[in-house]
Parts: sequence; C-alpha cells; structure tokens
Amino acid sequence: MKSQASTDLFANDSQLVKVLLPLPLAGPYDYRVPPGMDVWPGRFVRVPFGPRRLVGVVWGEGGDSGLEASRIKDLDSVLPLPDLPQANRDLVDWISAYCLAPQGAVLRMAMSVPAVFEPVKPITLYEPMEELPDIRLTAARKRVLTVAADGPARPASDLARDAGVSTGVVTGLADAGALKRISVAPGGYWPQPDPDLPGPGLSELQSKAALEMAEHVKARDFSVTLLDGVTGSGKTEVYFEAVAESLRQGRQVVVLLPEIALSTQWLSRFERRFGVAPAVWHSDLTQSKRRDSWKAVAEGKIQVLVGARSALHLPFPDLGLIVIDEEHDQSFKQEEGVIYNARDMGIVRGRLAQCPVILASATPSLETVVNVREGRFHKLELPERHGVAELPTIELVDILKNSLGRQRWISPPLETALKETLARGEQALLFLNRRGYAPLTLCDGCGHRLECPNCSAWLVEHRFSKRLECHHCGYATRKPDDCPECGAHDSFRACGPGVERLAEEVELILPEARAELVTSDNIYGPAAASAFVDRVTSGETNLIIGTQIVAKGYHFPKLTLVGVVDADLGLAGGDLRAAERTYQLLHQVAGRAGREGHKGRVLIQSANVDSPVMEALAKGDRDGFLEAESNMRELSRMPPFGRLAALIISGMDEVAVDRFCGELARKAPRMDGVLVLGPAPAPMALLRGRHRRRFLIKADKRISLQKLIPQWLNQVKEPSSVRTQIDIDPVSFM
DNA sequence: AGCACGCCGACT
DNA sequence: GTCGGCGTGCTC
Repeated sequence: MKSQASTDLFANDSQLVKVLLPLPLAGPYDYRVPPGMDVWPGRFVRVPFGPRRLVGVVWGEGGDSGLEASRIKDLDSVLPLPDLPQANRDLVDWISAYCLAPQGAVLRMAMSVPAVFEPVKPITLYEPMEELPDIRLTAARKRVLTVAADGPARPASDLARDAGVSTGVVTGLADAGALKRISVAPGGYWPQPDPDLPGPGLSELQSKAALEMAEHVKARDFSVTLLDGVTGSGKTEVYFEAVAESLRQGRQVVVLLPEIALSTQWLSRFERRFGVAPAVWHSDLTQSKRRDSWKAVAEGKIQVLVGARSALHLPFPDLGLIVIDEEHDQSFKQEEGVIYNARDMGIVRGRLAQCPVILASATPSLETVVNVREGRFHKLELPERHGVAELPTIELVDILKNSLGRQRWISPPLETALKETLARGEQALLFLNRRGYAPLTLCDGCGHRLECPNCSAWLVEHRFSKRLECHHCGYATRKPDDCPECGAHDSFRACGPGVERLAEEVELILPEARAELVTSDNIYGPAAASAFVDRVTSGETNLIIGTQIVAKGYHFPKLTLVGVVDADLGLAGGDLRAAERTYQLLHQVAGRAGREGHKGRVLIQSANVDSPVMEALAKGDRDGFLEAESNMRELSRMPPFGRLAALIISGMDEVAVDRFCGELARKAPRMDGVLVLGPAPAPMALLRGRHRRRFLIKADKRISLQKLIPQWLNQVKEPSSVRTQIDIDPVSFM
C-alpha cells in the first residue's frame, strides 16, 4: 500500500487492500486498487459488493484472503472525505474484539449518516450584483434588493421570507442579472466557542479543581479523572474550564450526556460560558443536520460537540478531551445491535486518542469508584453546594406504618408537606417512575390480566390517549369494553399507581395546586422541554408529577419539596445493580430540592426503610453505601471484582430456541473460575414476539470471556431461526 | 444488511 | 398458467 505521500503509480500492478464495510460481516474484504488510484488506511471508498455498491473504509493491506485473483473486484472510487481517523478505526477493532461484535457492525455506528457518503447537492445563495442592471423595479423587487444589500449571501427562501415575497421574485431578479448566484457546499456556519470569555466566578475549591483538570488537558496524554460532586456543586462549570483549555490548544472536545435532547439548561450554561451554543448530536436531528455535523467534525470545523452516546463514534481528527457527564447513567449502555457501554468505550477512545477523559457524577458508579480506589483514575471532589444552597434534608416515610387509604399512594406526612410547601408559594415535585395510569389492569369478574401479545409484560393503561400500551415493544390497543376472557362488561379494575393516577389523587387532595404531568409521553423534544422549564420558572406550574425524565438536569430555584412516591420500584427483580441504581436515581431526584437559599426537603416513601439503600439515602452516607456494596460484590466475585457476560438466545420458534439452548448447556465450559448459569427464561421471556432465554457467564478476572465465549459458541451450530446476542458486562438484566 | 434465488399457494 | 410469499445463502 502506498503511503499518503507516495505517488509511485508503478510500484505494484496488482495491489490489494482490505475494505471494511458497515455490514454485520465478520471482517474486511479484499479489493484490488485500480491503476492510478491512491489509497491508504482510513480512506472512504466505494466498492462493488454483490449486486450493490457500498461505501466502506480501507482497513489495511490485503492479499491474505486465499481467494483466486479473478474473484477479487476493483475498488470503484475514493470519496472526497477526510480519512476515518486512526483512533476511530482502532476503536472499531477494540469494541469488536471486546464486545464480540462483527467489525462491520461496529463500523456502522461510525457511518450512521448515509447522506455523508452521497454526492453533495450544492445550495445556491444570492447576493447583489456590483452594478444594478437596467430592469423594471417593482415594489417586491425593491424590497428583495434592500434585504439582499444588507448582510451576507443568502438562500432564496431566506431573502423571500425577509422581503415578504415569494421565491419567484428572487430567482426572477437573478435571471434579470440583478442578483448573483453563488453555488456553495451545504454545511452552514459553525460558531466558535470562545474559551477566554470571563464566565461565572468559581469558588476557591472549584478553581483549584478546574486548574488541575486543565493540567491534564495540557499534558495531551491519556488520563481518567472522576469529578465527584453533589448536584449544585458546579461540576459543569468546573469541567468547562477543561473544555476551555482544550479550545485554547485548538483541539476538539466531545461531551457525552444522557438524554441530550432534553438538556436545554445544559446548553444555555454552555452558551453563558463560551458565548455560543455547542454543536449537538442526538437521534432527533434531521438527516441534513446530521450530515452537516458529521462532516464538520471530520473537517475539524466543530470544536465542541455535545451528544448522546453515539457521538463517541464521530470522526474527530484531533480530540483533546472527552467528558462523560452523569457517568453512572444507565443510558450509556447500548442494549441493541452492538451491545456496549459508551462510558467504558469513551475511556478506551481517550486511551486510543491519547487524550484525557473526565467522568462527572454526583453518584459515581461502583466500577468508577473502584478504579479510583485502585489508582487507575484520578479523583477531584467538589463536596459542597456552591453559593448559599444547603443540601436538602431527606426523611424516610415508612408506608407500612403510615397506612395508605384504598387507592391512595400519598401518605399523610407527604400530603401535609405538599400543602405546606405550596402554601408558602414554593414548588414541589412528586416522583414516580411509572408512566401511564396503572401498571396492571385486570378483570374484576375472572381476574384476567391484560397482557401484551408480543411480550411477557402487562399492558399499561394510558387514560389521556385512551389506550393500553406495552412499554417494551410499543404495542398499543384500545381498552376493550368487555373482558376477552369471561365477557363481563365494564369489569376492568386498575391496579397500582402510574403518574396519571397520581395526578388524579393530587386533584383530590390538593385541588388548588397547579399540577403538571411530566413524562416522556408529554415531553418528547427540546421545544416541549423548554416550554415545561418556562412554565415552572414562571410559576405557572407549582407541582410537578413526573417520571425519571425530571430527575435529570433541571434546576428550579423555588422547588423545595421532593416526594418519592414509591422508592422500592427499582429494587424488585434481583438485579445485581438494583440497589446501586436506586441510590443513584433517588439521590438525583432528591437533588432537585432546594437551591439558592431555599432549604430543600425530601420525603421518600418506602416499605423497606431499614434496607441499606434507604438508610444511606436518609443519612446522606453515599460512601458508606458504596463501601458496603463493594464488599458484597467482592465477596460474590461480581463485577468489578469478577467478569460477567450474558448470552441472550431468542427466536420466534420457542421449540427451536429451547433445543439450541439445551445443546449450548451441554457444551457449556466447565472449568475452574467459570460458572455458567442457565438457560433460564430471560426476565422478558417474550419480547416483541421473540422467545428469549438467558445464560449468565461469571468468571474470575484472570479469565478472558472474549476467548471463552467464542470457543463455546463454535461448538454448537446456531440454527438460522435463532439469534444469539452477547452482552459483555451486562447492566440490565431484562 | 440487502439482494437473489428458489420453491409452494391464490389470483388476473 | 403466473405473481409473490419469505426461508436460505452469499457478498472480496
């Protein structure tokens, strides 16, 4: 293969290269480089593939496929794009090897924007001619010329809108020679954040932490730093100083956030510090926005990008810093397709790109805490709330002692606290992590439960949409009038509370409250989210009834009371991380209470007030809780002290799934330090119509699951009707 | 992934 | 007699 500098066309008349295609194929395929074409690893190339033409990436030198020359096809063309950077290619290989996913499936994540690889359609901009030709000047034409004279060249639609005319007038002026057409590549304008704006004042402690982080950025070397601080301690402002340092060095920054689409408050904080909004990356972007952003990242025109986990795969040519905010958050774990954890792969990306990584959290994951303890990660602590705000007081309400009325979920102490808070003109949040009206609907006559036909899950009633929904596959149906089992009319009874039902109870006990439901059903995008923020900030809403989407990122100065309606929800199910997750979620929710001089109060309703999680929450003893969790995991040799992987076997044909699982079980590795559990029905034994079984593989740290699992799977032929998914380091046990 | 090939049921 | 269902297998 030629180097980038080489133009020696006569070096070899039959040069072969490996090309990786974004398909779930095991590895790259060989292609011949036609004479006169110059390629090197990282180049995007178009290749023939069966009857199709696809874009792939040159992965290395070819020629070891053992294929006869006649079967190897020529590269078609080289695309006019920057190379996929070395660090991205290394990351593809690394994730593929670690997660046991086909390389092409991983590459797919870096090439998730098909429009990038299509020829660009130039857009036409219009600007005034130097000299106005002698044409008839109508009123409409005059307005367009006035608008055009003021400001840069613009698209016809812009000019027409500002001049209050149709685009026909603009094109007419161009045809008449009064406007000049300029053809440019789309991509738009990327404002540059300014690292040297004054920004908000930092406390002494914050400045010290900021300085230390900036040092890591200056070092231009791999390091991981946990920025550990409670809500309101100014974590964001502190890591902004590391972002600023990277900007001064002229290097790019990626910030990974969970639920980016809803973080309008984060974006405005960024803008306050750096003068402009950062580039964003999430699944709700339009295709053209994604294309423009992808290219601008590849060309180095975007300096700072904030995005959801998939932003990790963007082709940053010169990454100077990776920030992973709310590093403990479960949404960094991708559970479909290539199963990987973006927090862990973000750290790998930092190592491959030789740049520092900052993990920020008020409730760091146990993995991260252990990495700090063992000296692999640095740690910076921001123990206090910045400014005058104090930490909220957290009280447990034992709902076994404070008996709730029939069909009631708000205990007397919580009811009193709500009334007092609203009477003082302050705001409250009722937190219940359950969408819909009721999690279960059953027939009073025969006890029949309304279940999803595709999943082993109950259908959840949503009263607003008047439907029954499956929260796992999206199945939705009208609520039937009669019981499908016994035919009884109007016999359905709702069991248990969802936020919609809670809203009903609030109406009953607090009829004067200005309550608002906030769930992913109501707040589905940035616009709806900022409208919600405005309603709370203005006081139009004084009682928020919400699911976990309100747990994150919102700060309302007058919100002083948080009521957790059912703290035990996440504890059921025997999940390894149930306690840890419950602590993180409830701590985060509690952090919504009290700000800027208003002391906050949190009431947590639980039937397990004596459990270590609830006790730790009440005492604010996070580190003690983590210590106890850590000890428990170490004793049971669970992650991060041992290795864990899950194998999910699924298929439409239950018999075939079970037969395959039986064969796998017979060949399961039996060796010292390895324990294979299963097959057991996966917690969602039926999901989207597929029957699912699960194996858990637990192993000592010295054992490589990446070797062991393929060895095992290779002994049994997988029937085509069955699919095997490998989940290394599973976090969800669904 | 996607596309072709292939072998069985209901239609102009 | 064909159109078309999606099972199986291949793509350098």
